[in-house]
Amino acid sequence: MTGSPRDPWDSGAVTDLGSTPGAGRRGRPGFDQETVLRRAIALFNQQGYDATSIGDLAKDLGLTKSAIYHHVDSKEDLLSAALDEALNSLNDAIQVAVDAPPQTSAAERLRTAVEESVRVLVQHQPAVTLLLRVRGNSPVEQSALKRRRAIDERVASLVQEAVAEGALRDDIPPDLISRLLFGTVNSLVEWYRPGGTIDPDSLARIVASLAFDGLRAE
Amino acid sequence: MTGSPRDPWDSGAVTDLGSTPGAGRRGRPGFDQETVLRRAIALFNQQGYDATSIGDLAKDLGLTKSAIYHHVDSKEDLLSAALDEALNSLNDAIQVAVDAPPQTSAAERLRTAVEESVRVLVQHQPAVTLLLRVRGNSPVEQSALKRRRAIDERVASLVQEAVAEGALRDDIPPDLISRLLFGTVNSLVEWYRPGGTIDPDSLARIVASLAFDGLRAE
DNA sequence: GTCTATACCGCGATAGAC
DNA sequence: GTCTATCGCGGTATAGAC
Repeated sequence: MTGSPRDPWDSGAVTDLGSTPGAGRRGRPGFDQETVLRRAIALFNQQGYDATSIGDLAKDLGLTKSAIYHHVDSKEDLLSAALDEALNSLNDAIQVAVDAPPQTSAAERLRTAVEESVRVLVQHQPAVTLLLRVRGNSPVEQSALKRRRAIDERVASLVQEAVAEGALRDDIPPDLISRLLFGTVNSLVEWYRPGGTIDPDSLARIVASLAFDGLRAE
Repeated sequence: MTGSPRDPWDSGAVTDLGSTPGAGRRGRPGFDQETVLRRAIALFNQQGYDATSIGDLAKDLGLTKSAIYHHVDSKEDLLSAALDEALNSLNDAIQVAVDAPPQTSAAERLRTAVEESVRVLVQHQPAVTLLLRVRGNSPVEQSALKRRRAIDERVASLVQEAVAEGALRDDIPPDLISRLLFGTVNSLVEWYRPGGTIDPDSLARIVASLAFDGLRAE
């Protein structure tokens, strides 16, 4: 688990965000920004952002501290990039539900929001994990929290509409439903790891089914 | 929100753990260990453990850094005490369910475990919040993680028994049920604050009902 | 019980050689 | 693109006066 240097050719990125020249290059690769970001996010999640030093990141990449600054302006920039990735993805997930055809019921939209959110949490697990742990200790973190609250409000609206529609039980305050429902979804980041036995789509359906139908045997 | 010094007479403790002489004392009170611990936990949760310095804690209490060390041996001791509080309480909660009368069904035991856990999360919210954020960065944290995993396993057993009994749906792996169920429960620490509109017992019943019955209108 | 002063260390970040 | 060396700061913790 401790700091064996990484192969520079292995970007470690789940998705290619386009900043990597990619295979077939010649000469010494060094590390591109995307690789550094991927490893930084992983370390931030393992140890916590504040407990992770630039020196830790350097060791992990097999470089010295100062070499990091050739690729990145500051430690906080790495955090900022990660939080943007998470927030943009989550926003997109909710947008899919909001953009459903007009005749779609509020309950169906909510279910879509849940399933799309699960997919995002799985696909961008490291970045979203980081987002969910942000406390607001700096302007970067505060603005991320603000964007996150905006997303929470969009979700709460979906829940309210579904309750008003009569599809969801009305013996629980809608705000509470919303918090518990997405508390369940968000808890995925605590244990889900890519390459497990359960694929993302199945997981999305299971989470939605458990939330809507409960865990009692039918 | 920023650092107005605390009244030493106000212990800030949710429960009196017995180390405070209490009201009616004469002379300069200073700060007892319990008060320092309560404020430390609050700050650790607001900013994160690593981002909180002894200086921050001193400012919050209206003291200097070095005065803290009259009450506490080290920053890590404060963390250790908080994690013990959380782990002992959670263990007790599960024990209540395990100690149910012999004729109690596994499903009933599980429901009790959920409700008792909610009560503990509410009553010891600050300490439990801290526990749920521990990453294992030091021996203290690692041993807390170990104890936490042991609790998770006891819970997973309860779920397995309930599935084996036929009371819970069997189309979802028991481990997954366990993780999602207590992911929901644990997510409470993210938003529950004492003195809100909803009392702990109602919340416990709501969480259990939502988990077992789902959020669909009946 | 709290203070001032300080030891000692590791942090983020920069300068400049290669 | 990476290195060595270093700056300045703030961290935990301690010593000793009051």
